[in-house]
Amino acid sequence: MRAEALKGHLDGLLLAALEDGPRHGYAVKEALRETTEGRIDLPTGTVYPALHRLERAGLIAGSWSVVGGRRRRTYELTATGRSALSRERTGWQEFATAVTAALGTRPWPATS
Amino acid sequence: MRAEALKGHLDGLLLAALEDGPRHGYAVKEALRETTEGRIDLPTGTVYPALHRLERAGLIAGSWSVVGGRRRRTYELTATGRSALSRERTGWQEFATAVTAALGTRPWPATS
DNA sequence: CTCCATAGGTTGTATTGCTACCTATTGCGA
DNA sequence: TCGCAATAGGTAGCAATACAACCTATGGAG
Repeated sequence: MRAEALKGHLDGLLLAALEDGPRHGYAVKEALRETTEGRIDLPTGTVYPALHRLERAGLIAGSWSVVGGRRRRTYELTATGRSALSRERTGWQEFATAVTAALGTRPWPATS
Repeated sequence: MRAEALKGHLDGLLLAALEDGPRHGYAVKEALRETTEGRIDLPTGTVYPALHRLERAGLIAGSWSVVGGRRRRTYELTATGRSALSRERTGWQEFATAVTAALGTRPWPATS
């Protein structure tokens, strides 16, 4: 899949991956890979900066912990993040509807 | 709609708008606006450079004509463009499926 | 001891759509 | 006659952002 197609939709995906409960960055990446059957396999250079951005924006809250000698940064959705996720979902559906209509992927009673 | 969400999908939309037959740039813009009920209303600064890019890539072919004293550049899908459109459609469906799965929204919202 | 998987991170780059602007014609209203 | 809107094409420069490439570190497998 063309990776750059994600532009503008990444934040929603990350937020959604955190909806089930707190996760650290690597786990977010793995969760996305699994729920999409490998179709969305984000490079770490995409995940971590994006999580930082979301944290700066107040949509997620991070905290350090140490598990087995390894430091982990666990992220959690904030209330703001939760409503942002909701907005992302609505936005996605609108967007998907519009693009699907424009691409003509759904049978329209015209032409051909 | 967040405009930048289009990133990576614009080309397919433009190609699709040209599928029914040759159109000039402005008409492509209008066609997209109509098929998406105003949801995708591209600024001309997006349309024209994108059409040039598609032409350079050999996906569309442009030709000048003069209609009512106004010069028009009419674009037409090439064979390459047609198969690119087909690939864009497949790609879009894969992408949409993946994002929908990751967002945890149901595949095609039955407007429920 | 080395390598891999896990885990977190940074830097720099490339793509690309958008804002803001420009040119030009036709036609309309003041 | 002048100014303006709509149509039509265009450019320059900006901003956002995902990615490639790279770095650090630990624990366990070989």
